[in-house]
Amino acid sequence: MSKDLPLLATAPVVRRDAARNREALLQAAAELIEACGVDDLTTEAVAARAGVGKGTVFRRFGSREGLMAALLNHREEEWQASVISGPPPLGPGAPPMERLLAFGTSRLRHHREQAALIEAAGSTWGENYAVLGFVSLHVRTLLSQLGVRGDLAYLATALVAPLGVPVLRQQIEHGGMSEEQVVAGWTDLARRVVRGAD
Amino acid sequence: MSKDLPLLATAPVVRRDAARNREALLQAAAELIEACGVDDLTTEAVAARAGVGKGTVFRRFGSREGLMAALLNHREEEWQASVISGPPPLGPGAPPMERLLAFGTSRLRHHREQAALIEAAGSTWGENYAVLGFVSLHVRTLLSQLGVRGDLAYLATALVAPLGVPVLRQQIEHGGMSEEQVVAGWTDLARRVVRGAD
DNA sequence: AATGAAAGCGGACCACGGTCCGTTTCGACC
DNA sequence: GGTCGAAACGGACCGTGGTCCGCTTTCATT
Repeated sequence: MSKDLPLLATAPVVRRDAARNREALLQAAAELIEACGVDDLTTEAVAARAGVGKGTVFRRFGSREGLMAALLNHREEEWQASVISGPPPLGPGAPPMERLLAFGTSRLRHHREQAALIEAAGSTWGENYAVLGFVSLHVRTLLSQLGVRGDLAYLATALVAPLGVPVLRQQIEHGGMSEEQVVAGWTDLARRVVRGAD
Repeated sequence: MSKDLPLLATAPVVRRDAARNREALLQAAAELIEACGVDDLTTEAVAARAGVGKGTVFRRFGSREGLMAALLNHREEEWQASVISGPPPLGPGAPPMERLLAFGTSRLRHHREQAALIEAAGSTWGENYAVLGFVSLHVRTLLSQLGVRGDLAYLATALVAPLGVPVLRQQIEHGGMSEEQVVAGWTDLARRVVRGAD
């Protein structure tokens, strides 16, 4: 047989040692975070625990932030799965408005739980296409189902923005709001947006 | 005369050399940013150009981010002044709704202009009490004047959140929106919030 | 199994943010 | 002007993120 055409169906072909090291690094990072917290995690320690050189960390993840983002991805996928195929009202099956409100609550909790990691991932996470895209597309879809008119792409991002980690921290840790108040506030916000302006 | 009572009217009494160095550092930083951009600015270079030791930078500003925040403060104060006492519709004198929309547009532009510095200031800026407080209080006041009912503190932060630098960058540089679209979107959002849910 | 080349690896090395502490400067009080 | 304590200074020093390049491993091909 002739060789595969180079430009089509390019198999990524990850080398086995590379894959092994990747997993080892992720696990080492998770364990070290468990032990000493995100802030005190050094790339050298991760590399040492995984039994590889420091260069490998950067080859695999690009940066410390990239490593954090990779750790987050796992949790994020679980969350996305519960939106796509989990039980209602977060998952499909409930009326759109209930799904939207469930989304807000769930996303808020998710952000609160992963706050340390999200902050450590910094812009690598914030610019993560897949995540941002999924979240705002989901909201956009729900708004559409609710018959909302206007620039749905904008409204979606505007609804997602107040669920960001820095905003939540400001509100809860600095502004003295309880998590329940924030949930209630966001619910109110969502209702106003859906009700529309005309 | 007896000594001032220690607990009342505590004069900060800034030493003259300290004040001079502070100014020299701010100017040096501004000049260097002009020359080589925010990202390539090193604290050592700033110190050298100001003719002081590196330790002084940290003594005065706490961190590199603190230095950035101090630079921002100047611009921020100008902006706040234009809200407090500038010409309408941003300043006082216009109807509340017009002021609110002018606020959104102006704040968005301000964030876009100062984006590099704001990102470089990082959490030092994000946690800046004075700034966040002023902005959300202003919006809250306008909402109140508009007769909006509900958790005004929450709604204010929710209106401010989509004007954050990362959100704007996502929308404009990644999502293909124009600045005009974003302004239009925010205006729509504000109208929906003000219209209310009941 | 042998071969060869591309991908991966490791750890010395570098740059920069941040700390520390002995020395210098300021300015309040006499 | 002299004295003195507090505040500020400077720059050597350290830790950590990130780079670089010569060596090793993998694996497709034969």
